[in-house]
Amino acid sequence: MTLTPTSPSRSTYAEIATKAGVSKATVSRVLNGDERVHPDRTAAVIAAAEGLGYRPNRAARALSTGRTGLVAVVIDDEPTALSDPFWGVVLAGISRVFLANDLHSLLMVTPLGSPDGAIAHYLEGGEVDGAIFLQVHKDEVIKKVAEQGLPVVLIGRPFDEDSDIPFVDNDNRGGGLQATKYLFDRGCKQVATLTGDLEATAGQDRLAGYKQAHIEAGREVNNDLVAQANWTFESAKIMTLRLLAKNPDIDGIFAANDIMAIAAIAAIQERGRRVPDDIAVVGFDDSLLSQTHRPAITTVRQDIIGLGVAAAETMIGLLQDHEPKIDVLATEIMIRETA
Amino acid sequence: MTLTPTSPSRSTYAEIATKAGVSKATVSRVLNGDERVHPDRTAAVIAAAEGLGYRPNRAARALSTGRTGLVAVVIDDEPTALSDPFWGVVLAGISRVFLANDLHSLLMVTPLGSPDGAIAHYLEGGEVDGAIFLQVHKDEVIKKVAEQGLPVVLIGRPFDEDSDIPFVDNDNRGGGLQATKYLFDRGCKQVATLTGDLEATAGQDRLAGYKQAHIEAGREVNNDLVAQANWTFESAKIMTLRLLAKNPDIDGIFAANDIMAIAAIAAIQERGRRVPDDIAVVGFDDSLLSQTHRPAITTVRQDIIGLGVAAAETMIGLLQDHEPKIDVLATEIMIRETA
DNA sequence: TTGAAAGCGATACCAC
DNA sequence: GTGGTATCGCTTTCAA
Repeated sequence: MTLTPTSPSRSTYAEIATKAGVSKATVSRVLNGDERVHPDRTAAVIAAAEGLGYRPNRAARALSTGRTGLVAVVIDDEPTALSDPFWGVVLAGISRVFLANDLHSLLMVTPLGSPDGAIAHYLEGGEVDGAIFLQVHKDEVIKKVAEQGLPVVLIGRPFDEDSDIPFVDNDNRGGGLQATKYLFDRGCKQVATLTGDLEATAGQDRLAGYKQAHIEAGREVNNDLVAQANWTFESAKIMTLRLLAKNPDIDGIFAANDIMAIAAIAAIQERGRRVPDDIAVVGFDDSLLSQTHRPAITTVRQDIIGLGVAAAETMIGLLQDHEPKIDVLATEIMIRETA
Repeated sequence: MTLTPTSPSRSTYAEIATKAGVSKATVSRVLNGDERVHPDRTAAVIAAAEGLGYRPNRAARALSTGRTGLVAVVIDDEPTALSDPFWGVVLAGISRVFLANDLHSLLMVTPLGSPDGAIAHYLEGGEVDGAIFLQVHKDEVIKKVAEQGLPVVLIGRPFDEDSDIPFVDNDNRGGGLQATKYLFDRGCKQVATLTGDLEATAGQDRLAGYKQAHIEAGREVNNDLVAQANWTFESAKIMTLRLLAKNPDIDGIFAANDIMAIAAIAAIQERGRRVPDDIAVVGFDDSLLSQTHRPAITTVRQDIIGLGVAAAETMIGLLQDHEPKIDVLATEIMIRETA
């Protein structure tokens, strides 16, 4: 591939130096905020730079400092991944923080398959200062990259409990707790749950919250009421029908996402029962679906943009050698019509 | 902000040159595919490079060539923008093509408000080789940037008819035609439409397709059947109720997106009529909603990932000084339950 | 066909 | 405080 250069010819330190009557070194000092330069010269340099419409050359700086100002944002390229509106919002959060800090996000949508895939290779190549991983399923690659010394932040609690890679996540457990407790408070006696994929930590954590609500309420978890689904409409509908058949006295369902809540409602109505009068349903995500569906879904809201913001801030911290903090963002219950 | 460098120390041309017993210049030639180097030396250089696990330094190359290998992907930072799953998929398409061509996408989610905002400034700064704009509402910035000589590709037909900025888009007009024609073919006599926001070219084009279907079928467009909505559930529901009240003999509705199709169905059912038996409904987007909604929505499918791919390919073409092609991607009708 | 050497633009060390 | 200068890694004349 032969590419021709774009050349919006810009000014350089040399020109500023000449115009301001100082050396390149002084220009550098002023432009990097060195306090020790004489005020007069500082002013002269600034004036010259502005007069020339100076814009720094990132490549030159990167070559000189070894830092690129670029952070990779990696998302696994599964068919479903980026079509989940969730990720777009997370990206917005990341981008917003980075832009304000003179960093840039390099978006890489790619299969994270093998640890020695192109990405690992690339990330280790020093072309970026750090990497944020969305949608963590392939711990291998990430571990490999992190071990190479590249600052890494995960979005979503990693699988590996004793991984020491910093991450940010929504409080999935707290959300599950909130939803289930809300159903209890509403007077439900028999609350079932439709779990997400339990291979995902979000699925695990939401279920853990459901269980914790029982403990806090002094109730026993009845395993017959825990239906393992996998985030999809189909799985949830089947499991709900099964739940209803086996446990006719169910009066509440906590679905680990909104799509499954919708499926549950469909199943409940097919069986001739009413939502929320006979059975109350709470979803998770506060997705667009939950708002437009009739009846509108009561659901757990996550601070999605906050996830991106937190991840970006954590990355900036890492780049400044701060201790990484692990952020878990609070959820909020959105009460609508189904519970 | 003080940042410490990450330093995965890598090998350079100098080392390869020494190891292969040639000069740096020859290393450069070989690694850039210059045919004129003697096969033996070529082999030696390649062997040395592999042996050292050589990875090129993008910054150095950029400094030398004036090209960064980076393309900005800019999306307007409106609350709703990135939460539309559409964009995530487009990004995936772009990223995929770029990664395969050794280019990278710099994601910038930012308000495109004023032409002299930070972004325009940044894009003109020569930090990227080109820019792809998603969600075009603010022609000003884009025009400004393009005039500076930066290669620009738009996703979505621009407002300005005589703009000569290359773009890629779905065939919104063709999709509207397809949907309406399908309703006619199905036997509908009175087909109404719920338009999107007519400030957006997608909204305009889908409506134009609806009208064209009438022309092709030798029918008159009845303006009473054209209800101007704005993509939202609420607007569509109100407009549908109004349509039904005014035109009791409506037997088909083309909604310019799936959410509005769902709203139309809700309204129709509220009025005690059946879908599709009394009134057939076709949506647009083939969104997740259209699949999970009951009844499942018959809708127009767009090649969304194809949009991203086409945009990326067009950009690559521009960077190689090819004539830009304007891509309009075909749509396909997905027949489900509502029509 | 190959090598030497001069940049690209910014940084940072070393003198003064 | 300030200036000179080597340096980062790669590309690209220019000679040979």
